[in-house]
Amino acid sequence: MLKLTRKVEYALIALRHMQTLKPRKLTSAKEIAEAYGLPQQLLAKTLQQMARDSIIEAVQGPSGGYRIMSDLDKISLKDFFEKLEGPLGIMDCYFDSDCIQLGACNIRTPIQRINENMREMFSKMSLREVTQ
Amino acid sequence: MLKLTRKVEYALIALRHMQTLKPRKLTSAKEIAEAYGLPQQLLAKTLQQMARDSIIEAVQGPSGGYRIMSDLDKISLKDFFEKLEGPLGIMDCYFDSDCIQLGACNIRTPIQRINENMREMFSKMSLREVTQ
DNA sequence: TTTAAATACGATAATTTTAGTCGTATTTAT
DNA sequence: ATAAATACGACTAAAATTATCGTATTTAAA
Ligand code: FES
Ligand code: FES
Repeated sequence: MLKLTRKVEYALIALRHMQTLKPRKLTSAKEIAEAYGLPQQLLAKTLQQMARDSIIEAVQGPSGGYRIMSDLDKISLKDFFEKLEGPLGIMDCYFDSDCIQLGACNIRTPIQRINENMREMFSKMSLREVTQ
Repeated sequence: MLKLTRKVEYALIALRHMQTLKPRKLTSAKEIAEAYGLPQQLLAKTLQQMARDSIIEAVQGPSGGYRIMSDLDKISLKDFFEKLEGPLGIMDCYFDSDCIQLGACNIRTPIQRINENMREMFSKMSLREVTQ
């Protein structure tokens, strides 16, 4: 309950690792996976996704790899989480989508209040705060 | 990711329902389950757990049921969540328990920082705020 | 120009967690 | 006595998460 996924965890580990390297130095999925004992393929996918989201940059070919691309100060944890895992909320109560009830859910409003608080909290934290 | 469990959801629905009743009026698991279309047995377990935790009171025998027992203003959402689901945190980083790494996890400190923020946030919200 | 090391990514398998059910015991008002 | 409720451990089912596989593409370097 209220747990992060591995994907996000691996992403954070990778970013934090990249920040220890000198700027524009590349590192590969293999390097990171071996250094921290992570499943390489899964980590690779996560890196690829971050590359699609322009958080990091990918360079192909041998001696290729990844490097940090954007300013981590400018990315909130909320945006980061949402890029990797979709909309952030304790529960999916947009429309009546996920809710068990058909129409009148008695906890909808309070749930949304909690959601707002969460989003606000993670909006206030930057990715750099976490990775530095 | 960062989702509530059904157990907690059912608990909130039940509490909110009880608050609409007049004080000390009993309501049964069956009543609530039918009113909101929830699985009765699972709801019952949740109610039983809340009873063990003294959030609500159980009365046995026919015409028995449950009623709110404690002052919901005095229970934080953090305590509520933790009673139902155990320690609250985006990730289990007490000791090295859950972490993939043996010793040196590079995101441990930042994760704990996030955990603290979450706990603080849910400490500031009372159960009544949600159920009223 | 061949090779090898890397990214890219869809499909699928394995695992874990969550959700729900079953069976049975106990309590107690009627 | 009966029936309606709570109580609870064991089990099953379903869903979500995590991990792997297979294959294609890119490109530096031999
Ligand atoms: S509408 Fe979100 S829990 Fe019911
Ligand atoms: S110690 Fe918590 S993620 Fe590593």
